[in-house]
Amino acid sequence: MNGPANAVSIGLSAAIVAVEGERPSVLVVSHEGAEDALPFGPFDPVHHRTLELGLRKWVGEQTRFDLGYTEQLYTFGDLGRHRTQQARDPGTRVVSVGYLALTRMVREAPNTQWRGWYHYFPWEDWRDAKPAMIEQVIVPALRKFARDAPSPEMTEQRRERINICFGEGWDEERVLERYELLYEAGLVEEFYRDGGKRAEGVRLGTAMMFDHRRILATAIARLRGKLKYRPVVFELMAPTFTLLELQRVVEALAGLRLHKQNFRRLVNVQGLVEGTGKFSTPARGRPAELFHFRREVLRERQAPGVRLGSRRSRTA
Amino acid sequence: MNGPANAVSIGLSAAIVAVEGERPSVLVVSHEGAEDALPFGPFDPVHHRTLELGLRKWVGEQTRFDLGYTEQLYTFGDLGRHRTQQARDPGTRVVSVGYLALTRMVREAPNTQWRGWYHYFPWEDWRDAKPAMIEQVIVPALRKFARDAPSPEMTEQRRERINICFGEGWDEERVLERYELLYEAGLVEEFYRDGGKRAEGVRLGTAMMFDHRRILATAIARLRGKLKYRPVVFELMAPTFTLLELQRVVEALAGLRLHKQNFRRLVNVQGLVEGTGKFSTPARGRPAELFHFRREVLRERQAPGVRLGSRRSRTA
DNA sequence: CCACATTATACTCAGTTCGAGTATATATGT
DNA sequence: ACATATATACTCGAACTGAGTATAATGTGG
Repeated sequence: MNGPANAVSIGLSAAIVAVEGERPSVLVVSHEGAEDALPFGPFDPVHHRTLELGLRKWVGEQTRFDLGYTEQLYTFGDLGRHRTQQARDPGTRVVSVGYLALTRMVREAPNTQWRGWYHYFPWEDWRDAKPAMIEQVIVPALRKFARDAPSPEMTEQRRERINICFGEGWDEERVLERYELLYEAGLVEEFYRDGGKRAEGVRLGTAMMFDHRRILATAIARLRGKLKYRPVVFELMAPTFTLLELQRVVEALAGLRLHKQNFRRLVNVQGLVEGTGKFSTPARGRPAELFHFRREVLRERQAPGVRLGSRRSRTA
Repeated sequence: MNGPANAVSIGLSAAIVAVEGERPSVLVVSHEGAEDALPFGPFDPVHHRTLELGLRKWVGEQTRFDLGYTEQLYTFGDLGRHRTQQARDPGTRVVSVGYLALTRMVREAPNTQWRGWYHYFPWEDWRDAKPAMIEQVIVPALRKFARDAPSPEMTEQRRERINICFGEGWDEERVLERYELLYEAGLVEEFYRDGGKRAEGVRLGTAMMFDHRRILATAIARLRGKLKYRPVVFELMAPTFTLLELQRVVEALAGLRLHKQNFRRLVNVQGLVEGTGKFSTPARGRPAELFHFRREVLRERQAPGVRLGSRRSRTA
């Protein structure tokens, strides 16, 4: 049962995220003529004790960059989603393990650059307003996709998915679900590259190599979710920051605007930050106090957001 | 770069969960003399388009069982955690992808059986009371583990982890974190099987083959978390059920008791269930109405539990 | 038929959190 | 001094939560 019969090569990729000002960005490797890629490489089972160590080695080589906070996202094994690599290496099947890493912005290495993630997902940024492309381009194209389904039941199923993804009540966490729907509907370039029947029409956002845009979608979705119940934002902040800076980063990640006064109340009451007594020196307006993250919360607090009822206290 | 240089074999394992009465159970394969195992097998890249299809094939063969709801959990690649298999197959490295599946209980196939999951994690069941073993066995042993650390800083770090895992404020979701701590402290059998220095003392819970107890811990943690923001419990329920039955299943999974009247209010106000007008016929007490899951909520509701503040409505 | 044990379900009530504001304070530029 | 810009404090009603009490519908043993 060993040998090449079940042999698979594991690809490790990292979505390394930082926020510059109000732009959430991801570190990409770009070579002339090729699509953007996340830093990646094959896992070497001989030399690496764990997957994460293998990842760190690749990232280090490609970006001269030392990962801080990292988190495994998902393992993708779909045939076809790696077509470019498959063509090069027809022998082995590639299974792709994606990671999320958070960091503060640093200088880029050769061939790498920080790129705003809404570049790849322009429909995900609702900070100014609902992106016009949703009603003007996406929804009509998806409606057509639903109509063209092979059976009435599938049409209904597709309508359902469209409604969940782009309908009433924007759920900012469904980033992957939306990308996958657009992929299946042939609205992103990767669909054609992976072998989907060529067609005229829109290609939304900027394509990435292999399944890297899917991994990035997973990363954004995970980060938007985690934001709400773990203090991960602070991995992206400078040691001290004003409350507005913190809010802008959260907004950038979530792709939404928040109510300033309530945001301030929330982080205060949750004990996430502590004033330093020092103040910013802004060009205009009243100076804001500089805060820092209270590391102690990592120990103290139960995860907030425990839904599904109260624990019973007495036996009754 | 292809060929056996980076070749890895992928092991697929499923924690298939059902609840019988008040006992949350997992389907295990047991052969004489061997430790319990989850249904598993290698991924065959030639014949399977996706990882999940490969998993379904193995589970079907080993349990004559058709998976319903499934979800990928995590991919483990640590060298050493698969020692038994490594010894058999020294050529290839095994990377292990774990899945969670939810189902209603069905008859077992030969060599498989449903086994209560608290069999493997007795410290995780707080429904009756805090398990006595925590204060009597676990905490003292972990204290010793902290004292025996190679440096004072590590002692402090270990104390911290012990406090988060078993200290004030039980967080029922930290199942994996607790298991990993017990593993590192040499309090579970797998530690020794994987090459940890032999030692006298306790072996908590029942060991499983390979890294299967780790996968099960991941499954329980994930399910306990998901329970709170997605209506997954209903995958485990009969088509109709009383509200108390529903509560008992949630309690069994969470390992906690809940406040009955508030639980009822919660599922009602969330619109998760709908009365059928029919009633149970209990041995004692007033009959309870039978409810069923309102499938519509899958479309309607935003995920509940959106913490981290309100979206801004106007520009201000 | 009654009391009662048992379970289901409805309702209460105070404390907390949330959404959406208004009000006030402290800067800069003119 | 005042217009503008930003920071921070405070308010207030609505909704949600935790922990009950109260009442309804069964079967059972006298």
